[in-house]
Amino acid sequence: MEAEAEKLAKRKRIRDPLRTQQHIIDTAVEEFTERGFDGARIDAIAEQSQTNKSLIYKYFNSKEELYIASLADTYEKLRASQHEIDLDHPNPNESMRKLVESTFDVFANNPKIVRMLTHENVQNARFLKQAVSIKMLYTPLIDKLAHVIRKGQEQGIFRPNIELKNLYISISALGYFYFSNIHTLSIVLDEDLQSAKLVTQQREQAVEMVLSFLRK
Amino acid sequence: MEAEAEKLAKRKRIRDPLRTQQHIIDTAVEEFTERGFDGARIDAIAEQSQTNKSLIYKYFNSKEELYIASLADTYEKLRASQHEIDLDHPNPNESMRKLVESTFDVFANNPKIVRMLTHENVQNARFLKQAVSIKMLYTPLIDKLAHVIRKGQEQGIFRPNIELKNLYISISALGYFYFSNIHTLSIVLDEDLQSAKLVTQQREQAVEMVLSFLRK
Amino acid sequence: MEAEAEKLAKRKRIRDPLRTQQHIIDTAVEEFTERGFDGARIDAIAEQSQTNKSLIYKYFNSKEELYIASLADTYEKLRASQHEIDLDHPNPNESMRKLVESTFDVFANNPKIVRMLTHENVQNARFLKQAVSIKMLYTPLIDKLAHVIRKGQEQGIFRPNIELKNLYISISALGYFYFSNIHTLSIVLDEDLQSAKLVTQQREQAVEMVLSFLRK
Amino acid sequence: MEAEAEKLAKRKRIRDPLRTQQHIIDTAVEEFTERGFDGARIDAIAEQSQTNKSLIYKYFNSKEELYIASLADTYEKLRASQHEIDLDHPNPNESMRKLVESTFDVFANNPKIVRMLTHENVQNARFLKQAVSIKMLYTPLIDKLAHVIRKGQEQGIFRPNIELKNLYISISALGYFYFSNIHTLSIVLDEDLQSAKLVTQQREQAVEMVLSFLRK
DNA sequence: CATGAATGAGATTTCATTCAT
DNA sequence: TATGAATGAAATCTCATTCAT
Repeated sequence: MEAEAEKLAKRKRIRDPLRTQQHIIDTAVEEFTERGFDGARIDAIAEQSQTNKSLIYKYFNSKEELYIASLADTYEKLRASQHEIDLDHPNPNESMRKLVESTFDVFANNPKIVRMLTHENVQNARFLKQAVSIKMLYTPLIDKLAHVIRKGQEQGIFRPNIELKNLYISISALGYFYFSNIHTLSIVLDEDLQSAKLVTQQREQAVEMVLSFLRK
Repeated sequence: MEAEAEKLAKRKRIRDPLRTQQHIIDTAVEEFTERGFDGARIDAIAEQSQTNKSLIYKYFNSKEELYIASLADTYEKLRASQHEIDLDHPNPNESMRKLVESTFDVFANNPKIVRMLTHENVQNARFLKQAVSIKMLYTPLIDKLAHVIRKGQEQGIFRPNIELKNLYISISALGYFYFSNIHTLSIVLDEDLQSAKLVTQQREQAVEMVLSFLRK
Repeated sequence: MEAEAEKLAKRKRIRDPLRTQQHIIDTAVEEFTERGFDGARIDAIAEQSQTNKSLIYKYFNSKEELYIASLADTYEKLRASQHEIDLDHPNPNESMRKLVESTFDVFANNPKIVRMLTHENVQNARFLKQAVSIKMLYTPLIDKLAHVIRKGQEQGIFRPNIELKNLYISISALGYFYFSNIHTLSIVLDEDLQSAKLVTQQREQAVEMVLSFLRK
Repeated sequence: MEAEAEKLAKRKRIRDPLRTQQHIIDTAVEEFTERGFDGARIDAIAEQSQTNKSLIYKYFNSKEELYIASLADTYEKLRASQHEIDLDHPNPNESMRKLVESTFDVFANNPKIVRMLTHENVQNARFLKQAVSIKMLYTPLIDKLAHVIRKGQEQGIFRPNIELKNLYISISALGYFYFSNIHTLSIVLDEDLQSAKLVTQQREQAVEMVLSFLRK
């Protein structure tokens, strides 16, 4: 029965090259996030995507290009989730709270994005550098951040002299690090950081840190 | 001339197994931090350490064990550098500033530690889990943090209800993330994050964030 | 010309995986019988089978599994040749003669079987123990032997109290040993045991020994 | 305490090169019989003989020469044990019984000899051929056999036309094969051939086979 | 378009042998 | 004489990539 259904799923994909390609990318993202570029196996991707190696090479030419495609896909998802963040609140404090929370949540809800970025960093962004189109990298979040900051300063409730880029980094750090380093931290702190309680505490702490820092 | 000098260097190491082993580990740390477990090459380690593969296997049995030895070595260095942090100041604010700065500096000055930890995390700490002795993992920093917090609360200048572990994570995050993600951030923000100016700004911001958060 | 022919031979095998696998096994049997498990070289098997190491590993996973496949193949051949032994003669003496001769001939005509079994024994049957399916080990010969003995005893021409398994061993011994130890014996006895004359003498002696032993 | 004793044993050997050499050979025989030439490890021999590899190479030059020395040692033991066989009985039947039993017992009691010979055979006696001095190979047993046969024929109780060398082979076969193939036979016959009962039965059967064959 | 077989370069690991003290 | 460190060649095994149908 299962096999039947699987076959059908496959049948559907057949003769739909774009669908097949996306399916390969999805599987590749899985493999690359889990094992990194060097650890990933084309064999595994072929098997798990229920296609075959030849097809992968037909569509993507090399492991490297497949990786880049996977990376681009991941980045696009990150950008998309940042786009969704909606900050239309008259109170800059509230907007900022929302912004920090949303940023935190992006990382909380998309472990694959976190891992993929981490892999990139650990390789000195060698693929990102060469390949992903620059517009793909533009992050809408920083504009939103700038907007909120300005509003807060205009209303006199945020301090002056705020380094935008540094603030952006710090806000990201408070969320990203928690999830990127969750495994070693869990061991070192002898505590399960996946627990809802700790995640919530971290999220709230991040918000309070940022807000108290901004307060005039 | 070069060759002569090199030979001498080798001669010196010869027949001093402990030195040789440490030298292999040092080289291995280099290779593993640079390329990760899967990307690292035993061949490269042999060549760069001026030994040979057989010797490496004699001392470490497998690539995995060599990795674990390198990881342990790195952790030890992290612990040692955290040990050195000295916080004897009557003013908890000053102590805390020092603590945040020191933490930041550890990551700023030891890119290898950052990379090694990142590699571990991206592999779900699979080596850390199985191998590094538990006492090696104990981090003295958290005790120091607890001490300063308590003092600040006793003096009535720090807020109550501080989650120690979360605070520890946030302090680490503000330093670690900057350096672990320096490559992607530099591209995305179109700014060289290695520049002294930005590093200093980030450091100061981290301090202010923590202090403003703690302030009653 | 040669090269041309070789290419053709290869062409024929190409894209016929079962044929390829069997060809690899045949070559492996050759190598393993000639040099034993430890002495055999995967490289040699690849070259002589006109395939390559990767393919061998794809099909057999490890040297050990390839060895086991070779062993199983050999055992199957032994069983098959014992199956062919046909004993339908009214006179048990004649049947027994035929049985001893056939057993002798199996070893005389299949040096590879002898060597493969010898290798197994010298390794304490470590591979046989773990791997070859039990039905593969069942030897039809012993049933045939039991049948002839019973008939001989019923006709009153064979002695009672015959230990079946021991007799089976002795009959095997008289043939197997001659061929398994032919090299050292030839040196020690300073005589070429491969010569037809000596082989025939040994064969006849084996028959007479068994028959005289059985005679009432 | 143990360690103490061991050290003493070693101390004793020190400065007694011949003793050390013999000790190495004993250990080597152990290793070579257990694993064959290719399977044996110089490392293992060094460790188990409580010497070191350099010393082994000093005394024996190469793995091959060490193997040959081990082989010679084994052959010498075989010859010695055959020398001890004492056949001074007026009744040739009794002498022959004794001879068969003794031959059987040599193999029963010296598994190492059996294995070493087997290894040699499986390698086409490559070492025996080139190396062991010819006088070492002379086997006194065949002379004794000739002597008994002649006596039996003179007394008219043994048949004429006995092929001496073939008989020698058959007598050896009935003992050797049982032990050389004990592992595969035990599996195939589903019976523990090491058991005293089966060994005794085999021994007696061998005697009866030979005697009934010789009987006029 | 799709598939599974086949390949070669290169990775990890092993081991007999030599060197230095 | 004795020892343990060091070495290089070669073995097993892996994997991205290409070929044939």
